[in-house]
Amino acid sequence: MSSTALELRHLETLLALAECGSLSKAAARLFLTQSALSHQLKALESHYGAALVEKNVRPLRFTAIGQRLLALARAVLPQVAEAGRDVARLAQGHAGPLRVAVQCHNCFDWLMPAMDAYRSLWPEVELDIISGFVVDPLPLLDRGEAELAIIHDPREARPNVIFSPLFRYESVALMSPRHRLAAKPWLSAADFADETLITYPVPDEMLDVMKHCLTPAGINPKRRTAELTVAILQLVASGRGIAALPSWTVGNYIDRGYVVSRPIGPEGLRCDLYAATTGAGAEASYIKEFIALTRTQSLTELAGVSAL
Amino acid sequence: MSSTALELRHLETLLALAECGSLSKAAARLFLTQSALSHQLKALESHYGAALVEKNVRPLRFTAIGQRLLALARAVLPQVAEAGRDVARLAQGHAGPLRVAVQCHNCFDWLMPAMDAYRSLWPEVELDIISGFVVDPLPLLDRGEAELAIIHDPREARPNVIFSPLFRYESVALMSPRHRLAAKPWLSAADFADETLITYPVPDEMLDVMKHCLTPAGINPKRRTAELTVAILQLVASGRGIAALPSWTVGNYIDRGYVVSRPIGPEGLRCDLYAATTGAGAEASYIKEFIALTRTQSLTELAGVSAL
DNA sequence: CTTAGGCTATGATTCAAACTCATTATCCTC
DNA sequence: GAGGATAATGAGTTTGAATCATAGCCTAAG
Repeated sequence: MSSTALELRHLETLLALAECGSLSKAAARLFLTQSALSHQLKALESHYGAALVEKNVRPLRFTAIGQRLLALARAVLPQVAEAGRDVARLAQGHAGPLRVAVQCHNCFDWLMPAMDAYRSLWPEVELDIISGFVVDPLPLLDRGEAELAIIHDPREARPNVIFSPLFRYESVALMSPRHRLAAKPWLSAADFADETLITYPVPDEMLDVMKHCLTPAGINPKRRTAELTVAILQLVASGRGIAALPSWTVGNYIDRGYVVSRPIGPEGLRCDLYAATTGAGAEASYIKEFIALTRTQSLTELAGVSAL
Repeated sequence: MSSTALELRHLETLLALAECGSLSKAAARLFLTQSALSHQLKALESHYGAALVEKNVRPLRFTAIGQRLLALARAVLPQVAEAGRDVARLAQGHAGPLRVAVQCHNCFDWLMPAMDAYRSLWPEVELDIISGFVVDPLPLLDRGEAELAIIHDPREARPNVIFSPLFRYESVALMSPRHRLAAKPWLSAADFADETLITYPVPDEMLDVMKHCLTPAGINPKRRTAELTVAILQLVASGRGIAALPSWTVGNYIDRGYVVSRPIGPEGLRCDLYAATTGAGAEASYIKEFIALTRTQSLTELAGVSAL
């Protein structure tokens, strides 16, 4: 009983637990270790003298008491967040423009809903996408032509650029259910050699499967390109070749049996996304909030995505 | 900028600041030092990069940002408190009876409103007052005839009794505005020697002015007794004698000029009130909450009362 | 039955936040 | 300009919230 009291930190934890369904996943989302959450939860439970969650069932289940506190978290945390935004607005006069440079086509799929959500919270921010599909958007930050860039690797530490992790996704190979490779549990680089690879019309460097798998293996399959994700999927479904896309883009098509997905490599091909800002941008809270929002929104909405 | 985030603790502080009007008073209420609040506030302000309060004016004033956070505190803390109560209810089955033993007549004046507030929060608790006006109510706790006692001194540490501070009040001397002693800025024990002292009909030990001032000085004035506070005040107003009552009981009568009040002794006569429970009772959260509620309610509602 | 893999628990340790203490500074009032 | 209340500051201490490394537990598969 007693000792340290309830704090907002605990409510954040409960919320993350509810959304992730396990201590370890929630820990990753909160940028903490699993051990930290275990200790924290134990302290809370001994504070109330009762269990808050049942952990021997997956996903973990909340007890009645846990549910009550979870309800509190759901009620209170949005209010706190809103107050935080209001304070940020009051503190730093007006917000500036927020131009987001994206590297890849895929990003549109998840960025759009996040941007809509953000716009309703920060109506006064001028939010734009810069979609030049440049290979390296970082110079845009240096030149002051963008405030934020979405990129794949926090490469060699630049002087004035700060990287914030967004999330990790898996690129999966897609093919017709009747495709000969559909019989394999996973695809190796060699499997692509004699196939037609269907991609966006961008340089190889910007294609996950090429950059991290085929190019290193010295394999360069035939190509066919399409601008839109749906067009690529149509081509795949009709057996014109195979594609490699993030797993979350294709949920519907798989459910309906139009295409099947297979991991690339025995472990699957994981890719990490980061947000890059200038040092100044990382200070501005309307930019910090954009990063936090896109991150949590993606983690909850996108299937097969995990925290970094 | 940045570093540690907002926590409920900070909201508690802001609320206390708003109610007390100064760092040091708020600190006393929160059982912290003035230094702690100063540091805490400074950390908060550097977190937001802006001032939250103007401290060079009394009572201190909130900035726009401070007001926004204060509004958050007012919105959020009650929700947290209610969740806490719900959890306590869920955790420990049903609440038991709560019999409060009071030592003094005065206590009724502030206890009644607090009890009303408590009843609406904990409807299932059977709340009663035991008003035997015993000199020492502690044995009632031992014998299990009361769960809580309101007493004046946390006397020699009993084995199984726990004391929680409630508040400090001032006992003031009351007399007709035309009384000869009304000319003095404060009254000494000797001033009482030739007066008629109007009191409740209880033993001397239970009268602040006797126990802490007159009896030690060997002075024992004539007496006249009345059961009700209003009756005492009527007698005083009509010049039948002087009385000594807690300062908060007499606000109206002084405002209307019926009576005047003077400190007893050069520093005034301060008395402390404590809640006493058994060890078991101190664990039960419906009892802890009763203590916390009466304390804060008294501190905010009663004039001239301060934290301990 | 055993083993492997995903989760969780635990104890030791580290580290920093938050508090207290003692003192100094500021401000208001007389 | 002295005195009293209030706040700020810096040093020092305590506390508790993390991490790390490791052990335990459960389920499912061989």
